[in-house]
Amino acid sequence: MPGSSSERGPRERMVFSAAQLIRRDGVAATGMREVAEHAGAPRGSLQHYFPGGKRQLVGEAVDWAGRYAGNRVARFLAELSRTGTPTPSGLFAAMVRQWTEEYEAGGYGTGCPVAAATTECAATDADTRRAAATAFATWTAPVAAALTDMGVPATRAASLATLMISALEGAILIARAEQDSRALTTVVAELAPLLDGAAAPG
Amino acid sequence: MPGSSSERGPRERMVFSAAQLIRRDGVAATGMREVAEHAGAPRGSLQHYFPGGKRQLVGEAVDWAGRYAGNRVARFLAELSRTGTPTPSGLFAAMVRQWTEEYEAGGYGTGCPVAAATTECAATDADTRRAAATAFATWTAPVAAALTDMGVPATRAASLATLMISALEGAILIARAEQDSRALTTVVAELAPLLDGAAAPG
DNA sequence: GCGCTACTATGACCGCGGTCATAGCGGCCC
DNA sequence: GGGCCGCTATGACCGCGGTCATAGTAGCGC
Repeated sequence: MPGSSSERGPRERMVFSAAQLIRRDGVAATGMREVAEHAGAPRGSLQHYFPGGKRQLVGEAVDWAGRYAGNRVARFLAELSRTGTPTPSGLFAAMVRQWTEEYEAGGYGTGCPVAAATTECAATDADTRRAAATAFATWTAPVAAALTDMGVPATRAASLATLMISALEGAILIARAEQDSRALTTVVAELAPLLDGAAAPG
Repeated sequence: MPGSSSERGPRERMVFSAAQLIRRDGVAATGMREVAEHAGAPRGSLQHYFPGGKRQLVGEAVDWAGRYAGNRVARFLAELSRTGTPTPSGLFAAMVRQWTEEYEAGGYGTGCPVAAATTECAATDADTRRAAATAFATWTAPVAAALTDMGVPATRAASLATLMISALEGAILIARAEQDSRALTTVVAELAPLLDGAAAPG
């Protein structure tokens, strides 16, 4: 977890806390007061920093999550480059491993905040829905870019990036329900040859 | 949509309505009174049929969704068998098509109720979480069985079934966020060769 | 020191929603 | 026809939670 608490201003901490709580309990079950308390921020700051109310806070939490996921991809790539030549399956394995490690260490209490925002708000709140869409986009883009760098044709790179994130999101769901990381390890194992096959020219 | 309203008893209708509303708005945002009204059932019947309260109703809605998804698989297989020899990619395409058709016809307002229950309840409600896990199981099992029937080795069949459902769930998420069925058609296109490759012996 | 701006502090309001309590009603059996 | 049971009807309770109003404080420039 990044900047996991004190440093940074209270505003940013509240956005971060909102994302954390949404990850665990969903949007509706996450209260504003709860966010402030979790962030160690004064309750009065809520209406000051987020005059748009809960919608705004949730929106920024979703944005934050999207940027965070995108940045992680860059870190994974850097890490993979240090130890050898990055492969599509290696990248995907790194993305998934983040979840398996978290789950096996700390339990299956948390999911993806973007997924939560989508399932709960897509039908009723257009702004939040849009925020989720752009979050997925800012997550998918670096993945697709990385794939092209590895030799995947540009047209397929975007498709494979979507497939990777779809499979990851779905496996997260199943893993949480089953409280078992089986689904996560399964998708990475089954998808590996397909991903690496696309990288080899021809 | 099955038995889409009047026939069947009020109890079953309420379970069905609960699943519908959860699909659209999530668990927390779905009210008991709303369920009764949507089902055209008297409010007083709620505490009579579901003395366990909302937890019980949600649990049964999740169970129902799992059974429904499992039964759909059987129907898809029957349909595919009528027009030719079923293939793994054909089955997956049929599963996904159900969603693309619904989305393109009626908008992107609804998702998977099991997904909603998982994201919102997994951390706090063990019973609902278990219900979601068994729902995924009763959905995955017929898919895996179908794959083995098509010549996929038993060990891989279960894995591929999990991959299919993961990819589908994730693509549903992205499609709802983007209000575009692109993600759904993408995963079916990209996964097709992998799935059919597993069916060919060797 | 005055005043302005950024931030904090609280309490109140008000609707929503799950749950409980209590009572009415319609059959069906004996 | 009396009683029991499956079902319905309603109203009340009560906590939660988002939002608003209103006021207080701290720093800083002039």
